[in-house]
Amino acid sequence: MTRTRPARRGRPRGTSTRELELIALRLFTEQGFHETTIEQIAAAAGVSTRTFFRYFDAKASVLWHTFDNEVEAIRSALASAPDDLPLMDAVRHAVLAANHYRAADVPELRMRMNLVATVPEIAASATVRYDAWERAISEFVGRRVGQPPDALFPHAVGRATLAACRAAYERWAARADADLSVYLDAALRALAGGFSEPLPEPGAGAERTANGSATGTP
Amino acid sequence: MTRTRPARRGRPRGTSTRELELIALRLFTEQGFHETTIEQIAAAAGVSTRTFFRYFDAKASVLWHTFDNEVEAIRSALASAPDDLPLMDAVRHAVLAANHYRAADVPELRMRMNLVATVPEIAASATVRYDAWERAISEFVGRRVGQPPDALFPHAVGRATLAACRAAYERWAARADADLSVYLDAALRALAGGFSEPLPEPGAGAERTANGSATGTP
DNA sequence: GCCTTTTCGGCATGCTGTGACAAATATAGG
DNA sequence: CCTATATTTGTCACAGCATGCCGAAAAGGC
Repeated sequence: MTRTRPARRGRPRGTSTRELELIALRLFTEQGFHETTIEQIAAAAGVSTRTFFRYFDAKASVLWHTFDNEVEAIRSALASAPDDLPLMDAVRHAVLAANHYRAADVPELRMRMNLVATVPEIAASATVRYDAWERAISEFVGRRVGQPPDALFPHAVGRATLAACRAAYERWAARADADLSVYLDAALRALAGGFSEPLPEPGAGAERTANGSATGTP
Repeated sequence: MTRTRPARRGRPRGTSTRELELIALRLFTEQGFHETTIEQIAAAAGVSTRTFFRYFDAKASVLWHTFDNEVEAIRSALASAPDDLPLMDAVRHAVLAANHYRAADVPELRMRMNLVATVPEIAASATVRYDAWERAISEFVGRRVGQPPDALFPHAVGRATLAACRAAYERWAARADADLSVYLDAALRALAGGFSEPLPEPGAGAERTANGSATGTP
């Protein structure tokens, strides 16, 4: 972290990953992903296209800047899970703890999710990030059951957990009539129950939370 | 299907999707995905690069020609599932029924899986195909529980089922010491059990099947 | 003022993917 | 045989993405 040292040595940066991220998010939403060129994003930030690729390795990568934080949050939540807590309960608690968003961040989160759900190329770019997410789960499960993280059981748990969460994310993004936490909790409980009994759709009888803010359970 | 009418009207095709698929699979394996240009694939098939894009819409799409068949197989297997069969049992049976490969096809299947597991760009291109696979499950689950396919529960089941199968695919491709069916069955049973009890790694005590052929349960 | 460090811009380049249009090659029919 | 029609192919042009290379710009340290 060089955050605490604003007095560096050389030429100062012309922009930041965050600024490029916001500009790209706005342009993608306004005029579409394919219709937005990197030249436009760079020009809006006041830099050249060559500089854009010094901040991100690909066009779609500009949207995944925030995602890594969530993976780290899950990792640390799992590391401090008590040993007597059942496996899938620990996973569910960790995921929920890592998905507490402040209400002010929700609109941006929704814009990002809409793009992921809408543009196939962006959805494709997600696979690499998802691997890291799944691996955080798999490594925890591997430690618990005494198997390598890439053995069948830990691997399957990691993949399936993310799968359930993605279903919750997308359903929440499409409806936005309840907290994100409610959807995540429901999907993960259904998963832990082996999908043996059908789940009633959340938000049907629940109280409506304004604009789908996801500030966690009250 | 114009398969039964070899006497069409205009200029005959210079190649076929199948031929391009095999050439691409060989070149990708021999010299890598990024190191192989579309010009090379097209030249090996005796056509121009422009023609390649008349057969496939993208470079990575050339590997997913076979995949659609599996989706259709799952669909039909689910359509004929008896109503009294428990939900996840029906899903598991359908997936297993759709994954009976002839021993002669296994090497090609393994080459493809290795590429998917190795090259990020190919893995990314899978997302669109996976959506169709998941949807086949979600629509069946939706019919069963009386919800739309994109409701939370059917959606989560579809996603999670594919996730478990992908873990089984990859673990099988990495080890190849047992039938693919064994891995799929184990992963899907663990999923249906809510991952409540850790699964012993398949193939450890099982008899070895020659070259990991996947001809189904004997 | 000069040196070092860091970032930026410009240029050239290769590959992917698409649109437009003419040429090639088959059948159908007079 | 010759013409009309249908279908596929090849060529060309072009935009965009992504990368390597190199010199220039802009800061601090001495």
